[in-house]
Amino acid sequence: MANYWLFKSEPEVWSWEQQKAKGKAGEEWTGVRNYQARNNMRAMKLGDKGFFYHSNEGKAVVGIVEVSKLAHRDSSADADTWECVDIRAVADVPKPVTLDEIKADPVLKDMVLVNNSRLSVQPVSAAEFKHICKRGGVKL
DNA sequence: GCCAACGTTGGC
DNA sequence: GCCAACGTTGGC
Repeated sequence: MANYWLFKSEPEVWSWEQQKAKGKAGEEWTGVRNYQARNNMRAMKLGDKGFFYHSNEGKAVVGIVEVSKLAHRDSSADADTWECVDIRAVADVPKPVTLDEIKADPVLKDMVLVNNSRLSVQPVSAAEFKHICKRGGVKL
């Protein structure tokens, strides 16, 4: 049973454009130094889908990604403690779904993004995933 | 640029 | 093991 996720990134540090440029090979989602976020990545399976969310600048779901490599040691970390998955871009969100819209949508009021905005890798429910894809005009 | 919320650290 | 202090994140 596939699960859904949300990956948060500041576009100034790592943007959706950069992610897309990596193509099918995908890229390590390095830099996570939070246990909850790490545990979420450990729970991911190959092919799990997720949102690519721009924080600070943009504040919107801008892309769809999928897990292309299971959790492994984060090559940017100096301790074995930290792990990350690889993700690859799958599709654009034609009409990015902004944080404002998410907050205003009763269907999405329980999203982790709304209630614990600081968590950088979050679980998303199947219903939430579907709903945001629909609002964003995403065809998978 | 400010500040609230949260997670982590370290002294006791 | 508690909790105050501190650092970081991210929305505004």
